[in-house]
Amino acid sequence: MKLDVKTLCLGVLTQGEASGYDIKKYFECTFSHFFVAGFGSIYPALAELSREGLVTCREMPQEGRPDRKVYALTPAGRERFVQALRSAEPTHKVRSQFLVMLYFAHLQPPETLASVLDRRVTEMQRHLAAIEDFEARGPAGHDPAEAGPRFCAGYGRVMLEAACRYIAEQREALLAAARDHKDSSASPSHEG
Amino acid sequence: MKLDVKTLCLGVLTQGEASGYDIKKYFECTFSHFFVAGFGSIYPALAELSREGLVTCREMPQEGRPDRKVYALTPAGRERFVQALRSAEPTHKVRSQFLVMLYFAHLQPPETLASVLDRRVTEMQRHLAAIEDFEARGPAGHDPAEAGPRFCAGYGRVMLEAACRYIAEQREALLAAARDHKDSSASPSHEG
DNA sequence: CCTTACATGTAAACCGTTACATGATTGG
DNA sequence: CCAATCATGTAACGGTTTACATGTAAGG
Repeated sequence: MKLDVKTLCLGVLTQGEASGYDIKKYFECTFSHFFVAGFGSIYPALAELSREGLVTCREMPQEGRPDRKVYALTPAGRERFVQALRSAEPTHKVRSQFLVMLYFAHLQPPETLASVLDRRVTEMQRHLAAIEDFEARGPAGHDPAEAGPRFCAGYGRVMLEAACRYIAEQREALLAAARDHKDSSASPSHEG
Repeated sequence: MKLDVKTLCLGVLTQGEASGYDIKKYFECTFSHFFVAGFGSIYPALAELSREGLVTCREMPQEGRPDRKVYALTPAGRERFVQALRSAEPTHKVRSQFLVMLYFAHLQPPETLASVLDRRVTEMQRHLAAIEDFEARGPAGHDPAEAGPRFCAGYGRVMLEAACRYIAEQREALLAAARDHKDSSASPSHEG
């Protein structure tokens, strides 16, 4: 089975009741380094889960904004999620425009390259800070149900650390090569 | 602009002429850890690029199999690719069912978890071997046009190494937590 | 005053994956 | 004999992203 947004919504609801808006925040805070979902996929997913009887929905009337719809997992929903977990393939897919841009480093000016590297590092450091925050919030918890989230946070952290380290190490060599290449393509007749 | 399969085909063709089949192999060998594409997206992409005049196509008649169609970049195609590179956002997206499964470790039996970890490590080691092969093939090349590919290969290598190391370190603790959790959920009345 | 947070939803566009269709040759 | 490699393509399906639609309240 496939672990898509619909299925992941069930997963989030194993942690307790939540609205679509809450679920979006949960995705952002805890899944952001391995699973992304927007409102455009979460809201329709919840509506369908409701139709299928895998979640229930209570409407909480509010003033000045749309009624808050609080979803809760049904036993059937819980079972469906556990079954999906068991039968899923442990895939891990990356799609990186960042690495594509670096692969073709020789087709870009060194300044662009430097900016690309710096922007990426900045983003990774923000991300790293968020993960360290998360890890600091629950340091001594030996609740077995927290082992998974801690493992995933740690995984994200070591990946980001390794990536930052690698970029810091390679940055100068890469930019130097780009500068060399620019020189040789700008005035090839001077060589030889 | 977006670096999709169509655009990446232009990128591959900056390295020289190739058929759709060749391009697929190129994706597998050199992009596989940050960009995946199948025949179902490559063939239609090449057809459209041809219609747009960004590539040309020579048909090489063959016996016993479909004519080999060899594509080559036009100046317009090269320009389009360079422009796409410049204007692209350096995104880096991960979608990992593997990490989702580990996040919800407490909802699965320890044996399943162990199998998931082992399968992933095995795949990463295969991948790692492929990258080390690639790096060994062109060790002393100081051609600036090879700096990008080397950077990307190295990036993939350090990511895989860090992931394998982390999993090896955490494996036992994670499985122990899963076993504890199973015990406590199987016989909660024994506790307290 | 402007931006962010709160709060939900629809519809279309876009892209990619998967399955289907065809078929010879080579190596284990 | 079976699997893999070579070689191209279409069509349907599935899933996500993006844009649109609406509106209040709090904080900088």
